[in-house]
Amino acid sequence: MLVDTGSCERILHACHHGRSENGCADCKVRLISVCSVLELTELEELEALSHHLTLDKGQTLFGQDEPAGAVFNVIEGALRLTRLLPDGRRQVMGFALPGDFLGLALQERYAVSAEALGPARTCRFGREDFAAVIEAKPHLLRSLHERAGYELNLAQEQMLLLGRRTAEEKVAAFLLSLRDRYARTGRASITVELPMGRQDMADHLGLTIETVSRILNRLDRAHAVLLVPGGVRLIDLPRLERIAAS
Amino acid sequence: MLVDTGSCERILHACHHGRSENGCADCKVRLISVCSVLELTELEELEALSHHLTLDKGQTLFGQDEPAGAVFNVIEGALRLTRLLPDGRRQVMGFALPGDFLGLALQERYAVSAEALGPARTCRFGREDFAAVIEAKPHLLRSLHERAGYELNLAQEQMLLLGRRTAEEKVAAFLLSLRDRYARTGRASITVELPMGRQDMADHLGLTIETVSRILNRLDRAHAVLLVPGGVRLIDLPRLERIAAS
DNA sequence: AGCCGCGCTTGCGCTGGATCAATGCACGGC
DNA sequence: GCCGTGCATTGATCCAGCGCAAGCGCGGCT
Repeated sequence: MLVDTGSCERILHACHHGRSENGCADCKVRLISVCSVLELTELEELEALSHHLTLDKGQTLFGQDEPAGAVFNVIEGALRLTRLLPDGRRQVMGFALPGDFLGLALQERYAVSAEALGPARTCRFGREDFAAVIEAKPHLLRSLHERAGYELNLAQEQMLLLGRRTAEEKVAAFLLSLRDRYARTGRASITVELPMGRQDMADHLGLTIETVSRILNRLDRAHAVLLVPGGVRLIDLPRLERIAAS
Repeated sequence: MLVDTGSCERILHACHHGRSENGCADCKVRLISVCSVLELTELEELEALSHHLTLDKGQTLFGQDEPAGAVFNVIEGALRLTRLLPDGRRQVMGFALPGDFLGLALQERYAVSAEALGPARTCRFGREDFAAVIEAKPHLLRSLHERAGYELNLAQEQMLLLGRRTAEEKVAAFLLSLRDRYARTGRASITVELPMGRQDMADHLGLTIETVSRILNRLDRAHAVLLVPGGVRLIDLPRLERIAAS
């Protein structure tokens, strides 16, 4: 990435870290990311430690069991978080969307692999750097811990889904939960984008690709949803909610 | 609870909080609980805020969605952590053993119900009190967050199990993971105590009680395990590990 | 001792979702 | 325009685990 050596420190920073915009202060996901708990001065401090990282579809951000060299804020796009069984069976633990924080457990090694579902942008912090910032700012740790609690909650919801729901309930619950997450990040809509493929959904819900496909099409034929390219339109929300039985 | 008003503050504390022993300093689970990160002075501080709580078999410590009025250290016994679907289907999210901390997400409401599997003892801290202590002691929050990361890891392992493992793999993996947890708390042994019933295991593994029973007995007949009253003896560890395919 | 109740086991037929296989469809490269 | 490639759909068959129901064993109670 070419850098023009300007005199303004702000611009220098931006260039040095490969940013094209003005930095954290007008970051798209600032208010929905962990950074929302930081003051402007703290934000600049953190900005000095950060790099932007762009991923193409299918690229992996980090792999399961790799030493956790960095943590990330997702700015744009969506990532798939997976674990593998030695024989190749795969479980998609979840999908990371803009505003999500990756590596919040701050552990030695990554517990999952993270792969971009499409073009994506993240904000990267070196592990050591970030650990130091946390040491100095208890409220940031507090915020991370809150997020961890939220993640734990999602994980438990998912366990209930995987262990005790039928295929149809799983799919309905998944569509609704995805809608809720989009709503949280501002994009509330009856039309839910599905950046992941059928196989990813299947591996997330503990089903096969065929079952996911059949059920989506069955819901479509029953006019509960409308399948559209790259997403689903949730036509009959009450019915979906009844099916999901949440 | 009756209190005899002694003159010694230490004894007063002990009585006031219903303790029979000398307090946190020689607590059985001190070194394996969150308290292990505290200095002796901090320990006394925390002790002043704590109550011991004894539970009988089947008693519930707290219920799902109740306002989270307190957090707990498990001292002795085992608890079952469950979530319910409106129609009564149940998922056992996990089992709490001595040294475990309940309520570590510090959220407004409990995400699960906690019920004693047998006689149990816990150490209770009021939510407000505990929040205040955390505010003053970042390293305690740090420790909680580490635990949350560990829990998240367990939850993901469980998702993989629920979504992608066969019944036999589930049971084998469960027995091994239980053995590992006991080993962590000192009680390493080839004989694994099973304080929970078959239905609890089934609801933890996403199976029916019949399937759990059948598989345990099949493993017994195959001399991979030996069923004993109240537990299992793991005879052929390598085989179990091969089955669990972890 | 005898009865009861509860948790566990076991047999048997059934079914939801897996598996296997074929086909359809959109998009990019040449 | 044509082919290749990667996903998604659809049909046909299979089987792991479920659901039901009967039987068993043990501890507690009278």
